[in-house]
Amino acid sequence: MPTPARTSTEAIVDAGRQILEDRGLEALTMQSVARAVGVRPPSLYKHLRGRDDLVRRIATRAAEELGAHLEGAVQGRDPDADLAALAAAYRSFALANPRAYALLFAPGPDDWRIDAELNVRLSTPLLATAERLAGPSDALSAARTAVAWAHGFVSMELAGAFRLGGDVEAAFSYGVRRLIAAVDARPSSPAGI
Amino acid sequence: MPTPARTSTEAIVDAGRQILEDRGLEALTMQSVARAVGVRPPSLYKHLRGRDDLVRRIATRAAEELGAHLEGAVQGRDPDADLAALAAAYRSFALANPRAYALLFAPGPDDWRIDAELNVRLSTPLLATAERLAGPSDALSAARTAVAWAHGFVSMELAGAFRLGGDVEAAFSYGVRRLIAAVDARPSSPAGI
DNA sequence: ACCTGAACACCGTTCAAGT
DNA sequence: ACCTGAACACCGTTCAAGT
Repeated sequence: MPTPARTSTEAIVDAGRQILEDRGLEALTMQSVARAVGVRPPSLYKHLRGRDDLVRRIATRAAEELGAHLEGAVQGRDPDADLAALAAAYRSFALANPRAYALLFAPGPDDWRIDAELNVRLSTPLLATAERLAGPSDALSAARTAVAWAHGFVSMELAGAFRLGGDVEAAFSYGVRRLIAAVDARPSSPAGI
Repeated sequence: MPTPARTSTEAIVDAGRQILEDRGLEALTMQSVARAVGVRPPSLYKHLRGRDDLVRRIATRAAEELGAHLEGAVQGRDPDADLAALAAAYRSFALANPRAYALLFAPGPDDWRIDAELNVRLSTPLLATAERLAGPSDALSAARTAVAWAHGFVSMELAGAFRLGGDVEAAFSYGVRRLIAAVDARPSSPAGI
């Protein structure tokens, strides 16, 4: 006789993400998640393929949120202002969701990787802005330069890797400014005069 | 009665690093390492505090090698050539030692982090080059911009995160060129003329 | 002084049995 | 159709006992 589900994939992923952010990836066990949603560990396998599947779903949800966050940041006027806004939005998301963010580029099992379609969505706002700033032929390289810098900066910041003192905030705004100038190839830009 | 050691910390770290690079962090277990050096798992605790300690020692050794690699890359003539050489050396080390490299900025337990002194040594070649290129007041921010970009680029490359096609090699050399121009503040540089 | 088997507390996962 | 206890194969780690 059918019995109603006592939990759901949605609730499981929510609980898992909370545990991840609160206590770290090590603490994200099938036991801790099961306890959080009020079932026994074996029941989780009716909703997920296993722990790797859970981690991938958490990463996917975080990537979707980051995508929406980035889409909300572009205004569509000055591409240099848009690139600065994208960088700030990127960093603010990472600082607000450090452990879920770390999952996005984690060198984990392939099962953790977000799918190609979502990757495209994640790239689109930056790629469009980079094209307006650097021109069509350099758009992809410019976007890669920008995202590499942004990801490197926030992942080092989150890892506590800026350990020589100084002002990390200042280094971020310095980086944004220099990066924008570096990829700006518009005829009207200072470098072109 | 004392019995001679059948293995050594050195041999254990060597074996651990090999396993890490060959089969990944998951496969780096006390059992696999013990088997590789020819003892039983409990014996490892006479040489290490535990698995976290082993991982930290592997990361430390990799960081020392990376430091030497970077020190060997600077020529001390043109700072722009030095920065390009540092970027290339950084990337070549990461591509040759992907899993050990990933450990360096991994968001793992604090026990994994390399010590402050080694961090200074790791930073020195870049910081000196950045100072010659960007001037004393911007040296730290310029160095952070450069290392953020380099780390972000190689970690995304290693994670397989550049998935939109195009030429990753071209994106790297584009990034190096633009980054150098961006932080170059020398009076004789084009931007200053 | 180092190595070992046995033991402990934990993991992820499977599966037959319950409702 | 979902949930559960019991079981299995693994893990890191501890410790008394061996040499």
